[in-house]
Amino acid sequence: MPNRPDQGTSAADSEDTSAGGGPLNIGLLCFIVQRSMEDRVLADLAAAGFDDITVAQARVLARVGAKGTRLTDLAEQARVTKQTATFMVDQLERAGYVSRLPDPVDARARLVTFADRGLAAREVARRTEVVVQEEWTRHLGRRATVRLHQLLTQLREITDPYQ
Amino acid sequence: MPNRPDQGTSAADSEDTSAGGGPLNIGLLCFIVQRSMEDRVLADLAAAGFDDITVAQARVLARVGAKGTRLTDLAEQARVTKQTATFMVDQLERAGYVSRLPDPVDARARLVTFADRGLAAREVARRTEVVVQEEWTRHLGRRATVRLHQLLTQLREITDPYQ
DNA sequence: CTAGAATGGTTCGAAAATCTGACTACTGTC
DNA sequence: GACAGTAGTCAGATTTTCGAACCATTCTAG
Repeated sequence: MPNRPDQGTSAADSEDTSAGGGPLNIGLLCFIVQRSMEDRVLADLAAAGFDDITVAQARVLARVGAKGTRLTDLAEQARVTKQTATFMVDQLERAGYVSRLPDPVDARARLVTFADRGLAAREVARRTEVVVQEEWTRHLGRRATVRLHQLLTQLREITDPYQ
Repeated sequence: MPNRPDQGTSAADSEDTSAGGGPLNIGLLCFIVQRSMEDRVLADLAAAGFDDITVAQARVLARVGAKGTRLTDLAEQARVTKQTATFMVDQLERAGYVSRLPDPVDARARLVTFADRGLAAREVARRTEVVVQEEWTRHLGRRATVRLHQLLTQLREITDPYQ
């Protein structure tokens, strides 16, 4: 296993300031948590046969709503440009995860919606999310997890430029 | 301003399941928060004259410790391969942000350390981090912010493969 | 109702980021 | 001192991302 973004085999040598032993800032902590969930979901997807699909694609796919989502909205929520989103949706469409349907209320727009393969993948992803959240709940405790979720949601009010 | 990862101008149309109106999972919430901090720091860096330096570079730079950090450690913490980290450090070095010094205790290794420009940038970044955290604290309240930090730190215990 | 501004999306081309594979140099072990 | 493992780099290819330019449709002000 010579490559792959290394999954920390090394012993934690306690550094200091910037990054290291000290308390990390909330942004950095969120990075760690977010990345962990992402990795888990992606790994389970791959294991379930959805082994095409990259992180970048998944980040867009994860934001497709049940009734379909506009490309612009996908771009905003995934924090990429429309061009990037277009490119990702192209790939996802070619791979059978999503379809582009005309938006009934706006002829300029098209709704990105789940195709069969996308629905199947979403199911796997959801299951993993549940499993992981349960692990986290086991570690933190029920009430603490609820509190964490609530605090993050509250923080979202001022950190999410979209909504 | 025709491009740039769009900063949510649109009205939040309440979607449903997957991504949308419903409560987001903790991973996704963390993404939003993390990304917000990152954007703020990067914007302030650019405003302060550190306008070369990309997100990817910053993610590596942010993990350089005061006493220097090995490339492998940088890679693990930033969750990229050693090759990618090498590439980033190359650029950061060329731009004067870091230096590579021989590791006194291991001749194979080299310590990535802050150069003058890197120290200056770090100062700006830190200041922004403080400002942003204060904003967050104003929004959440002192105790809640402390609690959030504590919960995330606790969650890190099981989500951070490195340490 | 229509001209002009704004919005949703795409195409093109280039730059940036990331990965796999293969390799060198040094460490540590037995 | 051979050998397995670790630190880092080089080379090449692929993927991701962005900026600019553009078309079609919608919205808005007169």
